[in-house]
Amino acid sequence: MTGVEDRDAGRELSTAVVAFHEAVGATLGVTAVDQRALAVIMGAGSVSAGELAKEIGLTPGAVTGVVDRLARAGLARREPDPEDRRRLVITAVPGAFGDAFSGLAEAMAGLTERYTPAEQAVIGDWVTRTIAVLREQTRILNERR
Amino acid sequence: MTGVEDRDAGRELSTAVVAFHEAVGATLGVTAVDQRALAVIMGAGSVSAGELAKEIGLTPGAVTGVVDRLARAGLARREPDPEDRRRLVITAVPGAFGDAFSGLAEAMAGLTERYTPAEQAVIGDWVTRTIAVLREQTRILNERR
DNA sequence: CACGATATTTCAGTATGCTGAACTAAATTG
DNA sequence: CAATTTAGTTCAGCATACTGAAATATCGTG
Repeated sequence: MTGVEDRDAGRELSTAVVAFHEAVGATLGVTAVDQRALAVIMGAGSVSAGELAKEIGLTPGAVTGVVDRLARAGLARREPDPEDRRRLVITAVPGAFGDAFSGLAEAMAGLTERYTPAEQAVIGDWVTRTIAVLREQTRILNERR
Repeated sequence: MTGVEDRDAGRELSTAVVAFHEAVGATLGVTAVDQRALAVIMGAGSVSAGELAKEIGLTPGAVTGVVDRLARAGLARREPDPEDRRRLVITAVPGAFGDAFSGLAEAMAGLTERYTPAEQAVIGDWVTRTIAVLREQTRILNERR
């Protein structure tokens, strides 16, 4: 009776996610762009400022500010690359982002417990495929500009 | 094998949702706050400018700008309240927001088809509960300020 | 080892959106 | 029906973050 698309659940989920991100950003003093940059950094392990600029679509000058804010919030570190001292090695501070989300992580873990392993597999599959759909649709929107 | 919490799927979903919202905002010329305001408007059916100001935590002056941008994007309408001509009745334009998301809606509908009704029920339940968790965690974060 | 290329920072200029206060218009009250 | 209150808009001032260009430091190369 509670289908996935009932009552715009997807839109409500989306709105709730965005509101949560805004609250995290306000708490930590980082922008939405900063958080996306952090996601890129965590995804890649480490990146240089130039790579980050290309990835999030900003100029190198703006990336300085992004990394400043992430570093000030204790979320990322900026170190010179020992191999090429012009470059930076930007890394995420392990656990720091998780700390900001710890309340959420606990609550979500409690939620997961409610489901059988088979059900968890279904949910996990849906999440994975939804991520793929969102990325594709985001790509399409960004191309139309 | 693909559990809900594997590989920070939740965080990736979250990031993907935010990135999509940013792309929608950039396409339509509305800010993240505007989109949250629109969600409030759609949730309530219609609101006055003052109610909207209280709901999203902005001054009345800022709400004028929010409604301007939503109206310019064709997402909301601003009409005088016939009962009290000082007030505005702000409503969402039916379907307009859906149009912006039509690609996503189609893709998500296709995704839903992959699952049995029982599986869809599990996913729907998880989404509903996740929304509740996110709202609660957002509330907690916003209170700490 | 000098010269051009590359990585990042700094900085001035610009754009955007918010606040707070003054203003306009409409409702309520005595 | 004048005075007060309420709703929304306008506007000046402020904060933030971005761009583009100049400056600095380091690397690779002939």
